[in-house]
Amino acid sequence: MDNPADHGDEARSEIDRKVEPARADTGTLGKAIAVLDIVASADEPMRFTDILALSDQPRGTLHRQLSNLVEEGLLSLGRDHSYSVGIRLLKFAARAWAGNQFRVIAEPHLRKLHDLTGETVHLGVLRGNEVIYLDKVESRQAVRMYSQIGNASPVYCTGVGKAGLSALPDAELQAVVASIRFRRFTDSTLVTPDALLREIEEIRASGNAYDREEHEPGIRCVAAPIYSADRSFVGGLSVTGPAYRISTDLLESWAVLVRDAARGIMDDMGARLGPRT
Amino acid sequence: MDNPADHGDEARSEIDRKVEPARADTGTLGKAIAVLDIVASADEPMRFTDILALSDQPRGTLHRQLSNLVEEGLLSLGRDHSYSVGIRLLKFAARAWAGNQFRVIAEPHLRKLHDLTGETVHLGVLRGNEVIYLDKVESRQAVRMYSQIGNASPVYCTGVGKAGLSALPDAELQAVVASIRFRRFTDSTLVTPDALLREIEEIRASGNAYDREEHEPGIRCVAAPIYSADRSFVGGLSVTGPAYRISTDLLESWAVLVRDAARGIMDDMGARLGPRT
DNA sequence: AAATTGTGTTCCGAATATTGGAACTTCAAT
DNA sequence: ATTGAAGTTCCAATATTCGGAACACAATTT
Repeated sequence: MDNPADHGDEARSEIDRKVEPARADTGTLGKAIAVLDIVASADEPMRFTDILALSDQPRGTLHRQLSNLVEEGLLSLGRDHSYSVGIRLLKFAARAWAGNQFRVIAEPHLRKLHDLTGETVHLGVLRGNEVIYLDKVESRQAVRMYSQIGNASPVYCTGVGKAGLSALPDAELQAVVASIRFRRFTDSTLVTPDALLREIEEIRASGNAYDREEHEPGIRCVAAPIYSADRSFVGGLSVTGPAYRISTDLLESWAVLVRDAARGIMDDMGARLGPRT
Repeated sequence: MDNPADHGDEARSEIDRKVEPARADTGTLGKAIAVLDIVASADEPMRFTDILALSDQPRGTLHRQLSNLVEEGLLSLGRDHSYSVGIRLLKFAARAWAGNQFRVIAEPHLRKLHDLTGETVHLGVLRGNEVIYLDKVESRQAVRMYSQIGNASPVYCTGVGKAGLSALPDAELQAVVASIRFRRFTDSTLVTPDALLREIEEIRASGNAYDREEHEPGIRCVAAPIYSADRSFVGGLSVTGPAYRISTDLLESWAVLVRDAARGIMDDMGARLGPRT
């Protein structure tokens, strides 16, 4: 989303000396959020020293940042001095979710796609080199509600992620791919930039991305990209299911349905956003 | 959660000149989050001038704060210059939810209570004069997933809210009640501090709070308080249902079930947290 | 029991980011 | 074209953050 080649004014010629690529200057706030992100990215509560090791701030500074975050309810401090993400963020997120126009517009299309396939449908957007899931429609709802929503997964081994990548302008695509730290989740995971870029080409040609058990063994999906006219916004949707139930042929037969849904969402977004031009 | 009479050191005798009660000093971060909160509390996207009117910051300052929030992904800026809450918060919230020990511990008890009553069960915590819902178990899950979770509702007209209030130490209770701006939602809504405090007394005596169509017409609930040993943490759980299906008698017959569930959760929390002393 | 190490917290001058008024730019409407 | 409203940028004054070092406190070792 951070288009590095933006703001092409001529009035600023010498400012861009710092070639340091995607480092936005958000001052004090940015540093605080970076700390928050460290805590949020951990799988379990972290203690002060753990955070100190990951953050490159001096002790005193980090301590004040953490105190402020706790005071604001963005973090919570357990009696054993462990920090975890605060529930105040739930309030913010509930608003973000309910008010998200993209999600609202997409919802009926997700339902329809679910009705047609009977399998789980996901909606997600790109954020850096992660995909964040915005919504999910599945049959056996009973289990866990939040589950996938809000989850951040890697771009390079998820259907939605690869679909999103395929919709990026080349410059951005290169930047994102360069920022990935590949990790092998299964035997099929793509673990090199080249393999990923080659697959992006295929996706651009066919209009569909596949996840062939690349993230979780036994889980397959078909996805298609969704984007705004100027590509300032990029995401995707997918149909996911267990390999034992979904043959490769069946998966491919759904490809056109997923593309149609993506097209429908983009049309609706255009109708909603277009007139405002 | 902000205990005003904390940190009773003797080393600080003259610092507390500012009697300005519950104003924490979280510096730049606090101001930024206040802006975020303004946007999050609105029902629809706000434009710059709208925010300017609610924030007491000068134009230039507010503009930078908004820009930083957007840059960090906490807000998103539409092409029509409207600000809305950013999806990056979803990632944080997903972690906050999944990692919240209280919620994890409470979950089986919520399910059991749902099985016993067949109606919707809510779990929430107090934050200031709002209650934030952490979890929900309901029968017809098919509708909307996020729905209530993360929602912030007033303390004074919800079962969980009043239950929580009843568990607060008197000093805090007074402070919270004083901060409430009462609003009439239905004919039954309590709209004065006195009426509320009187009801808190009853709740303390009986161990149960009721919402008798005080927030939404046609919706009733029974709740019970949950708190940590030192009351540093206060919340509640409730069983909610439509008035046409739930007679007052039926509601009262569930009171003991709700209390039992609350007791069970507190026991489990003690077992989990106690040994760590 | 005394010493030691590991963790977390507080303090304060120096460095830096924020502030806020005013000037500047768009864009829409008259 | 002209006006007005809305949004954006600029820069010196100021308040905040920074970060090293000293301080508490607890757990562990000698």
